[in-house]
Amino acid sequence: MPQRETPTRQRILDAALDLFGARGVDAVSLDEIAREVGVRKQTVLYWFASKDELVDAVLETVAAELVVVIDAAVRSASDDPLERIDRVVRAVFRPAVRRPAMLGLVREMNRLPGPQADRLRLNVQPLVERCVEYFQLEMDKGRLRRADPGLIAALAYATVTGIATEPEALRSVGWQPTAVGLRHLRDELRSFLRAALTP
Amino acid sequence: MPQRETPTRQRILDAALDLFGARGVDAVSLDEIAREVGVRKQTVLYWFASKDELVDAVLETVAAELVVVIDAAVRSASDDPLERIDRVVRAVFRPAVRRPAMLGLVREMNRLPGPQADRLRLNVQPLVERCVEYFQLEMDKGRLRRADPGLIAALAYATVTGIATEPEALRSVGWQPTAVGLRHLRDELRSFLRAALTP
DNA sequence: GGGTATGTCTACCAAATGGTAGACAGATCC
DNA sequence: GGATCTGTCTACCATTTGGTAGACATACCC
Repeated sequence: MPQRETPTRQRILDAALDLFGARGVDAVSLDEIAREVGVRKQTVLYWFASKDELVDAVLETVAAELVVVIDAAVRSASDDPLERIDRVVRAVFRPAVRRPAMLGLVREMNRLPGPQADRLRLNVQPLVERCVEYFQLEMDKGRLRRADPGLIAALAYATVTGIATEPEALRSVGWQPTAVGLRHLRDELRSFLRAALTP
Repeated sequence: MPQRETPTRQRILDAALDLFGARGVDAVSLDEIAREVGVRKQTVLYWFASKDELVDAVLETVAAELVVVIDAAVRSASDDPLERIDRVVRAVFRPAVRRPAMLGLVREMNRLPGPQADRLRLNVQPLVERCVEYFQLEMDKGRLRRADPGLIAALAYATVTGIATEPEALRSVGWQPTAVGLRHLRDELRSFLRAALTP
């Protein structure tokens, strides 16, 4: 068969990412992914030995992108700790805004059993640890309100992923998952964090 | 057959709640639920006409319990607005602390398509609206820091659903999704809110 | 041009799953 | 005591799904 513009493997990965994110790994069959790509199921199984392997590959992609984007923000130099926190928050939102399915996949990663859940954890862990160390450092310097830095990180993480993964649920409060709505919420989170962490 | 101590229907509902919460609605079969209860699949289908109906019944239970508990806290009389917020936060966490599967079910409610997702939204919406009105009132009185009350509610909501959605991910910071872990996180959230909302 | 590798397809399959039909035992009503 | 109702069971079915075997065509290597 003639090679189409995008290699088949990549197109399968793309379609799987969107479908898995939208409706969950369990609810999407290989047949459906194949149909989306315009190919037969067996072709999917040619590129990925099993569904598990395809799922793994998709989650790997997601974890990698998240880590790259957030890592860049964490490393960004700024003297003001609140400014740095703000940048990380922005970074966390970015992949989700660009590709809505990302949200669903993060949720899936936490729902799936065993090694697939570990994937995100193992990738994100070093980042979170670095954040915690940084919080501790700034608290010691008296530039952030003293608190349990691990719990602060957990809270911030939960808040951001909550916004990211449940944008529909937030409609309850009249919030709209648009770019403008996202900016408002992000800014509110910023001043919230500012009020909460200012010594 | 002799009636056992707990009516079969209730025992099915119980087992389904725990299993659905732990591993997701799609990944749990009727056979597995039946096995857990010590009964045949057909008995499950006798009490619930279809799997969908069982899922609905479970989600209904969850939504109802959440609403009852939170509603009681929202209505609770206390003059200090921060104290009232405290109580609501405790109330939101209570079902999850008592029954860890609740977290997973909140996640499922946001993941499932159509009417099943709406169930949570429709039940929770009036509560959130009441909270928003209350925030506005207290801000007008100058007893809470002035902010967009809708966004504050959205933030708090996102935080809680984030915890619900990502309890495993929070292990990254050494946090455990146990009753003790939930209590710690809840207390941190309370002092967080206190710092952020004190005028 | 012949042989090999690559990529996609058709044709199946075994297992699991949601669901149906109907038998059967015990309790209840008359 | 017989009829009926209730709750559970055995037996079965249709469909879906992940996965295998192997044909076939095109591209590439020599």
